Amino acid sequence: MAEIQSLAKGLKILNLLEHSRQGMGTTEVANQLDIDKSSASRLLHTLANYGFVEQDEATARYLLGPQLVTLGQRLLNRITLRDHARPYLYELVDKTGECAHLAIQAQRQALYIDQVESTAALRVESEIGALAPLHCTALGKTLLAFGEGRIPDELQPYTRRTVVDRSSLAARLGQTGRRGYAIDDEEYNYGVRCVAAPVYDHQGKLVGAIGISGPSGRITLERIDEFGAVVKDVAGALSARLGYETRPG
Amino acid sequence: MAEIQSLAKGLKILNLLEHSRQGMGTTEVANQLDIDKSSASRLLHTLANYGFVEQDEATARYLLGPQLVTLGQRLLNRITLRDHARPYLYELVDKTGECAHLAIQAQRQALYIDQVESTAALRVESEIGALAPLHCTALGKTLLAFGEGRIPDELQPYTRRTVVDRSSLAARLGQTGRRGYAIDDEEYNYGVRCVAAPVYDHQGKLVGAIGISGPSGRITLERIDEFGAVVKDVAGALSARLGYETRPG
DNA sequence: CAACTCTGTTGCGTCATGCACAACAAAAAG
DNA sequence: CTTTTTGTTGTGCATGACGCAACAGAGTTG
Repeated sequence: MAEIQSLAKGLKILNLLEHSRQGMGTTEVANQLDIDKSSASRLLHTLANYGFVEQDEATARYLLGPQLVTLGQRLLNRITLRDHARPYLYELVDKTGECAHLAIQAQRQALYIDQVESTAALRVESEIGALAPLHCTALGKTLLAFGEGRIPDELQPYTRRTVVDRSSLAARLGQTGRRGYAIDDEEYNYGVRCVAAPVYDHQGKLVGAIGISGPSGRITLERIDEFGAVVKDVAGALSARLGYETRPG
Repeated sequence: MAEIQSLAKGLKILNLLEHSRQGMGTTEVANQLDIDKSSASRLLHTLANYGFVEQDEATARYLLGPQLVTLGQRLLNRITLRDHARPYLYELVDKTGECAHLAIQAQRQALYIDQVESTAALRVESEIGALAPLHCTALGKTLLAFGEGRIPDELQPYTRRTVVDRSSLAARLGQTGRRGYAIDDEEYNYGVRCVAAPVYDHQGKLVGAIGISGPSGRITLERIDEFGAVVKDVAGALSARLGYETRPG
């Protein structure tokens, strides 16, 4: 694949400046990319002409420019969670072999807005557009534990394992928050365990949850932390994709 | 100033894609920039290799890429002013009922770096990351009147009220300086009035401006001084928070 | 199902242009 | 002051980006 090298160099400069807090000078950029000072100078000027880099007035060092904020923000405003989550749902299916789901909070319930089915014969399917209770599903608990919503007033039991005591549930949610992912241990459907983790947007706001569902025979209690780690990782990658940064600053 | 043309073309493509919601194809880009299809193809591939553009899987059209979000967000996170200003923006919304904005100067324009929306049905929303002219917005005029920047060479009119005469503008800026806050009386958008005041850091340097925007029906000329006083107070409180000390006398 | 259109990629010869080297200017360090 | 470092500008040369054209796919149409 033919690459326009001058353009590539300019883009490399931008990537270089990403990790430089106090900016870089012409010579420094040239050394890092192993190009001549003169080239670095001209590339930087071009980038500056279009606002992609900016010179600190005091130090004359180059920093990332406002145009990047403009373009990045423009993109963020356009994306829909669903479109971006899809490849990550596939990733979850690939890594776990179980069905993956994406949900957002709506109407004090969890709204399933996408799913990717696994190829296993025995599998757990949900319907896109379905509403599920917040207090006894992994996706719902994720939305509760990491979001702003309060625990619902009525905690309807679905199985014998459904937690219907508000303080018990609160304790579990606290645990969920510390752990970074939520577990549904046959609390909604017998024989089905689920694991889910939160998805954040660029403002650090909880926008949804993704997770997997599978038969208890495959999602065993021994392996559930393993699945949890995978889900948490993938959810983290999706959040990063949406512009969320783990460490602000 | 010598410009690396291949790089410039790549950056122009990014700017082109900013305003294309559903993406653009290779041929379309080539026509817009008046370059050959083959060049456009190679440039787009280079941009894609570095994540600055991305192909929609369904339509195969090019969109802005996630790298722009990463870089833009990185830049925003570095601006600590933003973190400090947020509660004061809320305070402005509480006290005035209008949307509040924070802007800094970048590239001889005002860069909106944060906003807090009011709950009013009729409200003025800006986009974070948007660039606005200095000469006809309240935030921009604040940056001009209290900062070191000169009046831009070209004063483009946006409405019939936009002040395009340099000496008139200079006179208004002087008035703004004495008053302590800037006013945009439908000079950028019809039906919208804005009020803004300067924010200083611990060294007494102008670091940004905060203000409110609302429909002329609510921000009336009779009440505008009242709003101005509020904005000035809140901006002063924020400056104090940043270590700025009002000099006695 | 071919004929046609429109699109995007690739090969290639040519010429523009980006490159390295150098000289220069200007600031910082000694 | 000299010395060192940094950034910009001039220039010949060779690289590499360009435009043309051919090709390959995907849709569309009769």
